[in-house]
Amino acid sequence: MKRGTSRDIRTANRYEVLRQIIAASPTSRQELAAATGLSLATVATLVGELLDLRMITEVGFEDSAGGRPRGLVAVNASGGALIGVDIAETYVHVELFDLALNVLARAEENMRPGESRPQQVVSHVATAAGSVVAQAGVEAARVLGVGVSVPGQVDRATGISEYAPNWDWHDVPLLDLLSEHIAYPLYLDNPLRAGAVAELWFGAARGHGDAVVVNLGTGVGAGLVLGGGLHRGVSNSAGEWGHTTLVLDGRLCRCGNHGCVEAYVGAPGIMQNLSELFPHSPLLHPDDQTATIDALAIAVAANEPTAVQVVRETARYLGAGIANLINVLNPEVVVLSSWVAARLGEPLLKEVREAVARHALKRPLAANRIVISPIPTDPACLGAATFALEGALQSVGQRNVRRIASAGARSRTAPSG
Amino acid sequence: MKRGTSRDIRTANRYEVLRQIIAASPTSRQELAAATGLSLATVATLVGELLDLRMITEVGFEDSAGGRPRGLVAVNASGGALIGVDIAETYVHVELFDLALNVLARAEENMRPGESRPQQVVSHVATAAGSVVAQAGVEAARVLGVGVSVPGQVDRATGISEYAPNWDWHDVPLLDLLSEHIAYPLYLDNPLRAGAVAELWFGAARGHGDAVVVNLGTGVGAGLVLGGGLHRGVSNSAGEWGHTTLVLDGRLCRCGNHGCVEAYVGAPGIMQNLSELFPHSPLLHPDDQTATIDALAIAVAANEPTAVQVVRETARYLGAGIANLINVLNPEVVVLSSWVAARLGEPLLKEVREAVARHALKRPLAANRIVISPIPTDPACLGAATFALEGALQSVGQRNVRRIASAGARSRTAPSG
DNA sequence: GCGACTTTATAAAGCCCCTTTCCTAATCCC
DNA sequence: GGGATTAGGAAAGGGGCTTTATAAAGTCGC
Repeated sequence: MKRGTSRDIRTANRYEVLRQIIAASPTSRQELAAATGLSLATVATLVGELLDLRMITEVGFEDSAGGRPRGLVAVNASGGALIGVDIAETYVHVELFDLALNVLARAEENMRPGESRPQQVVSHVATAAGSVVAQAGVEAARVLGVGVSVPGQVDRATGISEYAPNWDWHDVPLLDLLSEHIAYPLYLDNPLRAGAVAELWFGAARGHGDAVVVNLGTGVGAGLVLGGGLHRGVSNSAGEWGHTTLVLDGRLCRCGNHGCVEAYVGAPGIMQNLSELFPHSPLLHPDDQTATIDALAIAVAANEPTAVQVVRETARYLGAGIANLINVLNPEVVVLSSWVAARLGEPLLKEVREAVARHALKRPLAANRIVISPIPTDPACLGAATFALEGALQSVGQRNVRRIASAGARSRTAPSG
Repeated sequence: MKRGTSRDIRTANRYEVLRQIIAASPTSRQELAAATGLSLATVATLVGELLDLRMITEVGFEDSAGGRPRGLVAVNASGGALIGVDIAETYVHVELFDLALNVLARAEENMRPGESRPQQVVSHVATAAGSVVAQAGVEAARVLGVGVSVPGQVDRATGISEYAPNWDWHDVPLLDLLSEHIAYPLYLDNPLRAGAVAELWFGAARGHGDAVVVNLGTGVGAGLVLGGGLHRGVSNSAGEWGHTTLVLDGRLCRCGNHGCVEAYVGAPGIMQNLSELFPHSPLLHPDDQTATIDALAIAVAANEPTAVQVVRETARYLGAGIANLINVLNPEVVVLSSWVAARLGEPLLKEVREAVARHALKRPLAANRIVISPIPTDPACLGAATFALEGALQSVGQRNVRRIASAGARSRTAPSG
């Protein structure tokens, strides 16, 4: 059991203030204090720290109601860059963000089915990372860090990919391999947690103490935000909701079990729902999940009856599974994220809400909202980049970066210079 | 989103130290520091506070390896009393504990099926509470508080029973009603959370950051310990695992849904498992859950084949349900608690472990242990009393109870005396 | 146009934590 | 009886956050 120290409070407050600034840039210290519940003085020192780090800048003044004008601060977008890497079964996405978390450059590497050796994956990542830095034309020194999201079970402390189901990796020292090609600080975790952190900082989970980010892609899982922070579990593998049993002795799942949620609501599961209901449907593109989901999305948006039925059938399972999460965890918000959720969008959401209402208990249901993720880009990339941002902020607390009057940003070193 | 303050750290440390003292009484400051990871100085001040509160006492010395002997402290059992109340569908249990959480007195009131009005329940509680105080012969002033566990959804802040399924209560101001009869400080919550707190302080969850306390009684639920503390959820109704779907479109549950965990592994569910497998079994006592479970427990202990089969069938459902919790939450330990678990004991545990192993993912499974609760008495009473204990400790931090040299315990008031 | 009132921002002081360090107390061993 | 050793307490130090005081920068009114 880890013990909390007063520094953790500072770190949490620093996160909170920066989050708020990114969300509502430009903003004043007053507004920040009101939004965070901190005192003006604390906000002022935190803002001072962030100014020293050149993560934010003063951008002018705002009239007050008959007094000294409020100084405004905003994210210093060009003050640094963050790289987010989303390693998936068939591709590697890399995005380079500025500090406002806008995408400045993007690169994608496709992996052929045979390519499963760690070295191959690492080299794709290195290539793409090099590419985005070059595209955006940022100096290497400005890159604050690289976050990497890799599927499966990850030990973020040691940087080891303990188990990656797609490629049958076991205890691959991924961070070490990556660090041979990439000189920036590296942060490793998995897509569930990346998605959760992305929603926590920039998405629908902002300001909520308890939230669940449901990831609907090829694989299925849930990122858990509990008590205002990410819940990792004792071996950093919490959130494997995709492999919880929903239909005992039900459909075979790729994990080897029967009746898992993923077997019904992951992209392959949805394809199976479709093919069981309408084996000859023109929507069905065997061997192409993306095409099938796309076709389904277009058809359901056009209110095509068979598509509606498939979405409804999917929502029947998904709703029951989400109701399980609501009953157990009692979260304030459930966010549907990842590409399947993004494409099926509102029609899916509507059916899911109805299905959840049939299964969840009244009180937890009443306290909960279900939404589609408002994040437009790849949430795993954004979340991975956010890990890098958190890492950059973390290091502030290490040494005493005290503001010495007008010493500016170099106060980190001895005040001799 | 609530914000943490440095006082919370102090409170958590105070809990931790007292927990440790209760668990390993008598003990030395050295041992406490080692066990809690706190510095000797901090332990010394916390021990000082607890001594001032008369919750612990100095009980002698212990030889050290050739130096000054270690001072020993132990719980001052007679320094106060705590009352735990477990309100259930058919009875009210009240136990009076000393500060070492030994039961000093016990009272039980049975409620007839028709008795469901809040006033009736309250009067049973008041009677029983009066009885235990009289039995134990403790002075009223020594009673530090009364914890009350009531089924259903509870708002512990306002003391309102928002919803109690058995009696169809809606928003009953239970705490107000109780306070008309009971003068001690009152603390209200539900049995799931009471059970979890009991395990966290005195049972199998001690020292674990993430644990799940599975409650197997007539009703079924889970108390969640996450990040070292109780997880309540946004509307204080987390843990309703009994009403998560395990068999979509399965057996009808009393909540109105189909295929809930509770419908298979609660006492009535187990009876149904039995009657479906062996409709004419002599183990079956229709209309008497307790007798049936007792008979089943005796038979399975004697290795009676039909009983074994019923337990195995039950464990098939229970194991899948627990595996769901393990996959989602990745806890260090799962504790099986409440009377059904206590009676079926080891045979159930063995079958459950096998069933869980079939469903849970390798990594979270490997990090997890499943045990039967080591708490011998009614865990809801103990947990409720623990809420009262926490309440008594909480109030320490309110005013500055500074130790002024030899001012003793009265330093709470102005030092004029 | 200048003083008074407002509002914002920073500095200082105070309080709450925990830890480290130093010193005293109490034994054991030689 | 004098070290060596271990325990316990007091003081100092380093973080944090908040409240209070002060300086800075406008607006408003006479």
